[in-house]
This record gives sequence, structure tokens and C-alpha cells, in this order.
Amino acid sequence: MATGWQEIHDEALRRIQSRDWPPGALIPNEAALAREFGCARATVNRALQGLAKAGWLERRRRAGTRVTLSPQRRGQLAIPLIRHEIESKGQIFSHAIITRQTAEMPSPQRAALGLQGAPYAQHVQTLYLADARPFAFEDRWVNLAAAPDFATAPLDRISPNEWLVQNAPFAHGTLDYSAAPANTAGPHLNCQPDTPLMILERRTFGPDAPVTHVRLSYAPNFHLHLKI
Amino acid sequence: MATGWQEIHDEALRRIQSRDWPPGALIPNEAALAREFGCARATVNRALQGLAKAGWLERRRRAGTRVTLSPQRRGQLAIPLIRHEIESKGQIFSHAIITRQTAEMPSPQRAALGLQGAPYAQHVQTLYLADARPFAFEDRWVNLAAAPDFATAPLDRISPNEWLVQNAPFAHGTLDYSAAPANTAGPHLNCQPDTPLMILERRTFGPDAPVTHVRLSYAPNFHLHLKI
DNA sequence: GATTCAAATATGTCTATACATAAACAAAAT
DNA sequence: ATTTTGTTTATGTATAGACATATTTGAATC
Repeated sequence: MATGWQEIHDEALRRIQSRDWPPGALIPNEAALAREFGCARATVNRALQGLAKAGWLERRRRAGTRVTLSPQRRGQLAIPLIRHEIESKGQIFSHAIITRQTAEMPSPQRAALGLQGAPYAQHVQTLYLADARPFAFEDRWVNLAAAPDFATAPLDRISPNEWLVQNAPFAHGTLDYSAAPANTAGPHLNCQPDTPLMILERRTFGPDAPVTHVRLSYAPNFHLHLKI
Repeated sequence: MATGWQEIHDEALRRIQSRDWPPGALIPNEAALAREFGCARATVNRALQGLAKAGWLERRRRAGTRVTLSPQRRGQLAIPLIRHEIESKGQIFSHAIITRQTAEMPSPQRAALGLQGAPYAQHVQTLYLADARPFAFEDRWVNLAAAPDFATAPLDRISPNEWLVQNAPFAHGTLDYSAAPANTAGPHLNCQPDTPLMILERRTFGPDAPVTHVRLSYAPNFHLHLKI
């Protein structure tokens, strides 16, 4: 008899996907399932909670558990360091600092980060390469109030991205993918200014203050892959 | 005293993010934390398992639990039905079938779905609209062997996407976002053929057979948003 | 008829205990 | 020196029982 919560999880998922338990249907309650599988209610609970978190089930106290009507899939999008993304494909990672200077953060970035006043910031443009070929062009503003050490960080060996991941406390952030013409990133990525590129705009916040705003232009043919 | 597993989860996350528990560090074992928080070990376990699943901790039997060195963030990317995506912004959703015909599935789609031979399929082009303005253009091939009823499904009220979600059993699939020129989708989306667009290529598989291949061209200014 | 209140019920969670399992470590055998 | 074997330890998971909490349902009251 299958008693592991994983097995119950898998069997329940099979019933959902095969429509033994059709969308919208109320499934047997935990006690009944525990009896059926010959295990404790807590074990069923563990399995069903996982399915609920993954969006397959909707559970409400007293009302019971039902199969989600139109399951809104959630893709697990892994957001690796660019270095890992490149190295995982067996390519050699490198990066080159194009420009680096301290200045007042311009208005668009300030607005995106919700910063008041005219905070000091460092502006860094970096080219990331895979096997010495351009992979992505990064335009980054770092709020020096939130990460003062960044001003003097040695960015020749370790990339700005990785330095911040390792040295700045992280609380939350947003990602925003869109499509846009290469424009000024074109020359760095060996493509025309009108070439369509994937753009990633990223805002990162520490526990107390916004840390950095990044606009990343991926080289042509980049694609974002998810399994669901 | 905080005894809920959520509270322990949050406190542990705070310690990780504030670097009380720095990257790579071994954290106290479950028994010690249970003592500290005044709860049972199972409660600590519940909290830490969540953090491990979210990528903050790495746990190995006997070796203990340590903070992930360079936490690879996983964004939860919600993949809503287009209808929900539009309606959640308070806009009116509608769709229009542009073309619909049964034919042999062409080679690229066949390859993408891993289909042998020359399976019968239905080809549907659909325009999705938000407040009567083009939102996305869909080019879809449906494997009729996997979803025979689709051939006669009434697609005037319910969109192809939604019909399949509700009527075809689902097992797994892949998503692939990229940037490309609008090309032939341009006229439908009121933009030039060279306008950069976000493209979503989606493959969906049932329990037994591939179901559908979709190429979705989003109108300009579409962006994919994630919080982490 | 409308409102309030009290059961009944399904899930949410904690506890204490037990055993399983993987891995690190050390001791013993080859 | 190398391999094998056993011990220890931390996590993984199951269990029964208990209580908490949300919600439905229906009865009692206004």
C-alpha cells in the first residue's frame, strides 16, 4: 500500500489530470482519503497542500477541497546568474566593463526604484560574453546609499551582478521582460539598432532601501525557457 | 512565543536576508531551533523545508542545513488564460477567429511536438482583443488524434485556448519566450512587420500524446512581469 | 422575512514519538 | 594504503491525538 505523501500527491495529480476528478469537482475529504490510502490524515494533508500550492486544488475549511476550475499554471522560472547560465551550457563566461562612473541617478531609474531626491549612484555598463561572443549588455545603476562598498568594488574579476548578489543583502525585487529594438546596445551585441531583442528590466530592493536598477539587453536568439 | 511554522519560516528568512546567517553558513540543527523557538522539531522542519524548496537553504541528511551560497532565484511566473490576463486589468476580452482549417501538420510544428508521420491537425489563427484593440495574435496547430472533439468545437464564444484548457487533459508542456519582428502578424496587431514583439511558443502534451503547438505574438508594449 | 446564534464539519496546524535514510566519520579488516 | 563495516547524527517522514479556525447549515429569535 502506498503510504508516502509523495505517492498520494502523485496519485491525486493523476486523478486530476485524467479527469477522474474533473475541474470544479469536490474531492473526498482528508479523512476519507486517509482511509482509502491506509495512512494518517496528516499524510494526506501534506500531499493535498502541495497540490493546492501548485494551483491544482482549492481548499477551504469546512467547504472542502475542489479541483481548480481553470488551473492557472505557474511556471517555475529559474533566474540564474548570467555566469551560471553560460557555464551550464559548457561555454566560457567572461565580462567587460564598458563604462563606470559615479553620478546622480537619472529620473527614470529613480522613479523605477521609488527614490526621492538626487541620490548618489554608480552607473556601470557591462558586456557579458559567452565563449568571447556577446551574450548580453547591461546598463546598471547602483544606489550607493544602500551599497556603499560597490563604489570601490573591483569589478574586473567579478561582475557587478555577482558582486551585488554576494555582498548586498537582498529582500525582494521585480523582473520585467519585454521586446525592444537593440538601439544603442546594438554595437556592443554585433547587431543593427533595429534588431528585436529581449529586454530584462530588473529592480532590486534591500531590507531598507532600493539597491539597483538594471536594464539587460540580451543578444539576438536569446530565449526564455520554462517547463510546466 | 512564536510557535507557528510560518513565523519560524519568516524569522529564518529574515536571518538569511540580514546575513545573521550568511551565505554558505551552517545553521543550527532542527532540534536546536526547536528548543530556541519553543516548539516541536516537526514545526521547524516544516518551516525549513519551505525555505529549502524556495532555494534559500540547502539541506542534506547528516550534513545539516546551510544557507545557499548564491541563491538562484526562482520567479513564480503566473501563466494566466489570456482572457483572465485582460479581464484582470478591467478590460473587455474578445477574440476573433481569422482562419480555421484542417490539414496535415507542417514539419516545424510536427518536430516541435515530436510527432511522427503526417498526423491530421487543425490550424487556427486567432486574434485576441482587449477593449476591442489587438492584444495578441495566435497561430495554433492542434493534434486531432489527441483532441478529436476540437475539430467541431464552437470557437465563436469560447477561444481555442480556453476550449483546450477545459476539454483536453493536460500533463505537461513548455513555454518559450523570445523577441522577434512582427512579420505576418504585423497587420493583425496594427504594427509594422519589423516591429519587435514578444513571442511565446508553447507546446502542450496530454498524458498520452502531444496536443497543441502555439505561437503567440503579443502586441507591442506587452511585458512579462515577475516578483521575486 | 430577516437576523442572530449555535452546532457540525473540513481543513490548518502543533505535539510527541517513532522509525527510515543518507552521509560523515572512525575503526577494523584486507 | 585501501577498502569495508559499523556508528553516529541530522534530516525525512509517518502517526495518533488534540485543538484552532473558518464556513456552512439550520434552528431560534426578533
